[in-house]
Amino acid sequence: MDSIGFAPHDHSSCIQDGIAAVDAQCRAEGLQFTPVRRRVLEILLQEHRALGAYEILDRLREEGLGSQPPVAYRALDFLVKNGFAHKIERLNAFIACTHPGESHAPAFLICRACDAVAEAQREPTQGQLGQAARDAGFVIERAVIEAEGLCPKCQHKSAA
Amino acid sequence: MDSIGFAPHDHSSCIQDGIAAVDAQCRAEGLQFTPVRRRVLEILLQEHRALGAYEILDRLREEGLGSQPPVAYRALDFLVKNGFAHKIERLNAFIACTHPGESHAPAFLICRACDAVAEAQREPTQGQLGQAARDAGFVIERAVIEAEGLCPKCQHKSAA
DNA sequence: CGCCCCATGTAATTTTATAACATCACGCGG
DNA sequence: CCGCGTGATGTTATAAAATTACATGGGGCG
Repeated sequence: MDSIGFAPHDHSSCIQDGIAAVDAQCRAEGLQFTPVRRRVLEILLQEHRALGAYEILDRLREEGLGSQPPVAYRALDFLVKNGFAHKIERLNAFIACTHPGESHAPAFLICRACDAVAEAQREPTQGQLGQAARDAGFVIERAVIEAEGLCPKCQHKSAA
Repeated sequence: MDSIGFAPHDHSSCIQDGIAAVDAQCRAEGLQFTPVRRRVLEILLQEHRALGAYEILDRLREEGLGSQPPVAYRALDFLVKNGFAHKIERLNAFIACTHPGESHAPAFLICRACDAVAEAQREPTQGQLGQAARDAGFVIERAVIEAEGLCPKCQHKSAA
């Protein structure tokens, strides 16, 4: 299970690389990576935390890119459907994918103190969940795995 | 990992046993198992599916037990906080716990066709998720594990 | 050109959840 | 018995999240 984790890193390259990867994949698959969609992904990449649809909408509005909820939701739907972003159900919020283009069975580690989110890759049908599903005769199509707790940085803060 | 699964069973004993178990635990812990809270749990037990807060509120209203959203939300908060019910984040809905009183690290199998939900027990810190968290230095306090797919019954239907 | 498809713009509404404040019942110490 | 605190409930209003429905526009293609 591979995890990007909470380590500090170069944000600007992080954003550029993320956009570039998605741009390439859209070209390859004939998807339209329009200005609104691109801008929403940039906004998500700028933070390493989950943003609500209305936070995103506020920024779009400031930039004149759209002012009504469907504008944000449609862009987010596009990003989520194609695996470029993920919805964090527990927070009703969205985050840029850190593994665009790779196969997707994400799990999330969500810091309750600073809202940072780390994305981990897992094997879809292995482990306890897959076994329980097989036992019950249940066919898993998607799984939401979200752990809430404290990231390393906030553990130190709260210890102080 | 133990799962109740989707097998048919005796509903009425299911409801009675569930209420009795919660009643006993409330007495033991000095919690107030009031009429509204009891009725909400009964409503949840009657279905083996997740109910939205407003669906529950509608039933309470029909019975004259309360008509405003906080009535339902407060009862649900009580049930969830004490482990007698669970919130399914993916559906913004609630379901009665099938293991009241036992230690809690639930995972859910949610049928997208009929909304039935099975609750499975898992070991909290084992498996891939626990490993990923340790690798990242993250401390998990709670985890939401929700798998969506088709239950055995609906697999047969959709095959037809 | 005429058509379709997809993306966008916009208004209105629905669904989900909480804040804020008043009231009531119970238990307990004085 | 009274006064008080605590926890449950009743009620009004509002916030937050998401969707429906319908109008507009641009680009490719026959």
